[in-house]
Amino acid sequence: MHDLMAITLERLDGASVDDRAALAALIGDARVVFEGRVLLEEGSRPHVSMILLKGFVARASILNEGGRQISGLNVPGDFVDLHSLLLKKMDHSLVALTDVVVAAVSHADLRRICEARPQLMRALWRETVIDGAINREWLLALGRRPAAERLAHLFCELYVRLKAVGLAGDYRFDLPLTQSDAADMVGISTVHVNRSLKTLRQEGLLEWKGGEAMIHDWRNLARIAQFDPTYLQARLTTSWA
Amino acid sequence: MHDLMAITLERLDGASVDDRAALAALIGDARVVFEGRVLLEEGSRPHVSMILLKGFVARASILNEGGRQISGLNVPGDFVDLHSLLLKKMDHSLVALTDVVVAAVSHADLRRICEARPQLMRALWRETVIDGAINREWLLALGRRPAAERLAHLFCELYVRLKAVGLAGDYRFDLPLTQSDAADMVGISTVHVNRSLKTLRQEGLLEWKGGEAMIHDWRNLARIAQFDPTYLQARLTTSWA
DNA sequence: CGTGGAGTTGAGTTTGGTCAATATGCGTGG
DNA sequence: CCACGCATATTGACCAAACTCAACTCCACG
Repeated sequence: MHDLMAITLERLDGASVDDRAALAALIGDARVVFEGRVLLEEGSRPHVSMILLKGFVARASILNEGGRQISGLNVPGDFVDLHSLLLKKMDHSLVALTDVVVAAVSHADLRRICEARPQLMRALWRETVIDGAINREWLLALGRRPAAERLAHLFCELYVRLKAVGLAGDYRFDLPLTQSDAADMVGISTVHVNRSLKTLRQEGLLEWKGGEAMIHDWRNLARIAQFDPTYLQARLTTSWA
Repeated sequence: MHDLMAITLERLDGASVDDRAALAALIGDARVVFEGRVLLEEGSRPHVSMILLKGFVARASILNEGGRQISGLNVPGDFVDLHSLLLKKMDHSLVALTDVVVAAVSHADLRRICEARPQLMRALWRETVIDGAINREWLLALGRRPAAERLAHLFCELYVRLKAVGLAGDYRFDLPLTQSDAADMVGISTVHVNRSLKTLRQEGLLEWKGGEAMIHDWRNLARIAQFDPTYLQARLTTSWA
């Protein structure tokens, strides 16, 4: 878990060792939030941002009719709500999909350090821009891909993202979420998630049970999902200068 | 059109008069791009960002099977691809949906000015974060709203955004796009756009013909779309400090 | 054991997609 | 000014994907 803090800082591309150390000094104590709890309520005006050290956090919006759409998923190593530094009022909620460990950084501190360290500010900016790229990819999936392919794409993305923080490997990773969570991410019904997963399973592409995902046939899974990790690798490879 | 440049600078919240002037000095000559042309190709590595002064630009991704999804729409007054400053490689294309006028700012200049003027950098960061908020709202629509409501939401959003830059008023605005463009924004087929528009028209909510949109019943349109402009007004009202 | 939450499955319905025909509107060349 | 041709809009008939409702299974946990 301490590793994860290091990884989070590590990938702040373009920030100096000094910058990272300064930011690290601002990070508060880790806090546990239990599954199902809301970290930040829609409409609230947070004064801290958080680094996710363990578990999964979703940005969720509730529709009037009771439906829920998850517009983003954070994995350990992510800054979960950097954008709230710039946008005062939350336009969605942050929900713990599993038991979760987060460490807070106050906005006041962030503002100070950003003004003093442009390289660091730019690195944080970049994090939010990458979130945006992931978002666009989800949008693309929701708009133009059938259910099974959306799920396939989600598993591809999660594998790459989790692998990048050492939480996946050998084509497997822990994913202790429900099918209903997945449904709210890919914009289909729970029942249809179930059926689509069955298809993927029968095609020998992947399995997801007992909270663990196993990708049996990466090549074909990525193919049907038209998964191109460019939008994610940005997080690992691109540099400013 | 000169107004629009001013508006673009104006809404850089938190930037000083000095900051704005410095940025203004970096803006290159306006350039016309004709309808259908690609401003930035997916996979390219742009070295400029652009301010949109006239017309509509879409961020579009093409699927293997020939489908297209528009993951964002820019209106006059928008910075169209600020994020490319942080992410070297375009993961989607920028397409002119109408004849368009843009003014470029080089990334090199932007980087320089950002390092020198943290307030300005933060304001630009904020622009990209607002783009992200709009994106989430679209995601929500694609995931959980039926076709007619998606369109209703799109019209509500466009009205508010265009009004903010003086290009709408009295519940009407120019929208010289095709139904096919709309289809690619809301993730349904062209035919279904047509049918859904018919429904909205018959319910007396709006009309869209001859390139002009007229909202006849804002209250009910916003109601069925569950349109809450908070995510947009951020662009006008929130401040940093 | 029994209870509750999640997963699975079937039956029937709804929404939206596809294909194809027709209509409308506008710009160009005669 | 008119006829033609192209692009867009509109409509109908049919099809497919996904949804809803409801039953039933499978576990984990007390």
